[in-house]
Amino acid sequence: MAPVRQPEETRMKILETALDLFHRGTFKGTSVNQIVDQAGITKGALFHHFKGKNELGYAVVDELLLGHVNEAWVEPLSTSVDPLSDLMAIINGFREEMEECAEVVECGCPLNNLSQEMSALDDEFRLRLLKLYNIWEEAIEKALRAGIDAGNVKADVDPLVMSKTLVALLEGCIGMIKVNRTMEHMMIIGAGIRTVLDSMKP
Amino acid sequence: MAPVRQPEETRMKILETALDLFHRGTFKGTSVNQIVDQAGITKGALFHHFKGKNELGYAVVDELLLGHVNEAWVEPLSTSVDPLSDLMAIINGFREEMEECAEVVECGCPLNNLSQEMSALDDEFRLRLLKLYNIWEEAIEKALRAGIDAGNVKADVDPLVMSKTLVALLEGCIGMIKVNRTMEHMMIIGAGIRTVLDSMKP
DNA sequence: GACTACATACCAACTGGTCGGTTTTTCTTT
DNA sequence: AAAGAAAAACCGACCAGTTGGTATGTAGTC
Repeated sequence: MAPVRQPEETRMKILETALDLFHRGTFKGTSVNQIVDQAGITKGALFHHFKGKNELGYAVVDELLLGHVNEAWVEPLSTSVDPLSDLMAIINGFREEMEECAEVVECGCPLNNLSQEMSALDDEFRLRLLKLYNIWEEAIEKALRAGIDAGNVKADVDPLVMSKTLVALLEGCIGMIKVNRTMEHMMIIGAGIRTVLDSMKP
Repeated sequence: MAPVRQPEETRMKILETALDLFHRGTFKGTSVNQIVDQAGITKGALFHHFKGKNELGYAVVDELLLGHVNEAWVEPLSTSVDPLSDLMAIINGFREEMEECAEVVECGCPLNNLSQEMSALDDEFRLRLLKLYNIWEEAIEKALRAGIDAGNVKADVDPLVMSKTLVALLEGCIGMIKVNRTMEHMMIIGAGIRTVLDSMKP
């Protein structure tokens, strides 16, 4: 028989609920009461697992968002030698996800949302979020280098510059889609990303 | 002798204070008490000039932010026939501004901040902000068309696609600078923007 | 018996917003 | 031009509801 109390599952449920609410709304705009209600637990449980609301936010970044970055970008690119095609494939995957589920369209990228909201207000948040961006950028940078070596990317492309530029472009695009909320706009933005990637082809 | 009461100036002071606080922090994270204190007025005055906090936010968008977009982008580009150079000049102007004043570096773009925070939560905000983005994009689109006609931009560039892509890229870059907060990162991002603009040269 | 994992009642501080009152400005009437 | 009425501009105490967080108690686990 399973034990009545499963602290690890409780903790994970709190984290996931928090991410969901931070994603749909904002960190500051989400109350701990909301998190507690939606997670079906109590305030005692939340403050037992996390020192405070900020610490909960840090854990969401360090654990959940890091996992998403690794899953969506680092792993798929880790063995890439044709990064321009592989990046486009990942982006097309997101587009298909968006076509099915309105949440990503309406709520944008949780990493970007948290960054834009919190980096000016809390340095602990900023540095943790920056770490994730560096991991994301380095995955692209490494793939671009491999692409150059394999002759699939123009030799004069600067992998450091373009990895950071591509991340900025992607976050910007997701943000614009969030404001526009139309399929048409998504297709236009997709064409723009493709144009930028194509400009790096040999 | 000047009259004791100057309702238009009071109203403008409220708007400017609100924008400053929304820019440094967030809309939801800024209380009307803060606005009232910093503006040196009272709650009565604020709620006399604006129906509520949301209406104040709408007015900030419709009046102040629209002015900034026109001043920084629409007017400088209105007569451009060499948009790639003129865009780079505007962006370099921002960079110089950033080197002097840390506020833009740390707080990002007020239009982007408000958009990312509020578009998922309030459709009135979203549509007003979207209007500003359309004005910004159309200014770039028109300049790109003029650039193609003048032979300063490659003929196969799609002005609609690239205007939206450039706006997304710029907002993404400002967002990344906000998270990084280093001069070094700013230079790298600047090089990336230049690369994208250069790829449109004939 | 000790410790972890919760539950619940509670708290001071703050939230956006209201309301009655006062002062200043403007409009109307003579 | 003077007087009076109406409206606009502003003040500040007050409100109900919510905020993040705590203190105390209790039940399950090792």
